[in-house]
Amino acid sequence: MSDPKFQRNTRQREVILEELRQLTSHPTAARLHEIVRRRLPKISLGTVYRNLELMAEMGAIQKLQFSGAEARFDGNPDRHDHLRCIRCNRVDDLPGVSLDLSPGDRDDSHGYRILGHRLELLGICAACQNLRASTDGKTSRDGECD
Amino acid sequence: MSDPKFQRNTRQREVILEELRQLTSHPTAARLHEIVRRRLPKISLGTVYRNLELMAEMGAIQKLQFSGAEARFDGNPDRHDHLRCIRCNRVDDLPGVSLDLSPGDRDDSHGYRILGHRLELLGICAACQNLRASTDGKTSRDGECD
DNA sequence: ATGGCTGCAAACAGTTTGCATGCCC
DNA sequence: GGGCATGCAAACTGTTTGCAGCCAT
Repeated sequence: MSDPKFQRNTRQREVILEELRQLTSHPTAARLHEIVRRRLPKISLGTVYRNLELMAEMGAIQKLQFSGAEARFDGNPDRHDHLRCIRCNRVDDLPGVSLDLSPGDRDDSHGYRILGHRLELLGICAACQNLRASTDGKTSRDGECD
Repeated sequence: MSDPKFQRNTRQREVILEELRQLTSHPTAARLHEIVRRRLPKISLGTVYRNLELMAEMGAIQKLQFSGAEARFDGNPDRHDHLRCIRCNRVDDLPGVSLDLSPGDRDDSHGYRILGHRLELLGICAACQNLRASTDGKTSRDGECD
């Protein structure tokens, strides 16, 4: 459980975590790769994946895998839920713990032992609401808005 | 909006829907393909995907795309949330509407217009609890339990 | 008979992995 | 110096798509 998943500190890992931590945009692995590349031009996508995976396992960051789309990574390791824009796929933190279902409570109905939950609110972000007001286009998928 | 997505009734579509409807197990496309094949040995996976997609768009079924894993399909078109076993990946319906956040309520905090939500409870299903009690193995990933 | 739907296979996207080399300890 | 971590590219998985023929209307 607490076995150190990685025993060597590499520059790559350092930069990945650093960049992710100061982003609020919950980037995909590919996007984060782009960003990190500005500082480490030779870093490979594979390395980004490997490190994100490890850091997520260690609880240093969170891997968010919702509905269908690519995985997104969250530099904030604390449990919290998310808002997702169904138009541009932007993901934001949902402030305030929205749901505290008493764990180990509901299990009787289906015999499950409940350990946690995953909640995402779906909606349209401010930017896309404005955008739509003017253009009314159903375009702008994955413009990322930020 | 209400344009009929498909204007021809094919045996394939009929069987796919029929089989899905009488399953409680929220199968993946591949698994449903296997099942349908018992009645239509020549049906292709592509056709299964195409029809599931269309039926989901029409609201006849639901496409569940949670965390990372393959998409799963639910013959029950009514909105409801789900339980997922983190050990075997089994998915069950969550009885009772568990969450009714007043839509259009929270939007102020981040400017989102909330349109819906997606909630899944994560835990360990009855079968896996028993399994673990005896073997204690961390094995049995995707045994599907049903 | 017509064109939507199918089967097939190839293409795709995201992610993972094997291997030789590099670099942290 | 030893071995974990990297870069690169190829492999893999789930899903989508192009196309020629088929079959419900």
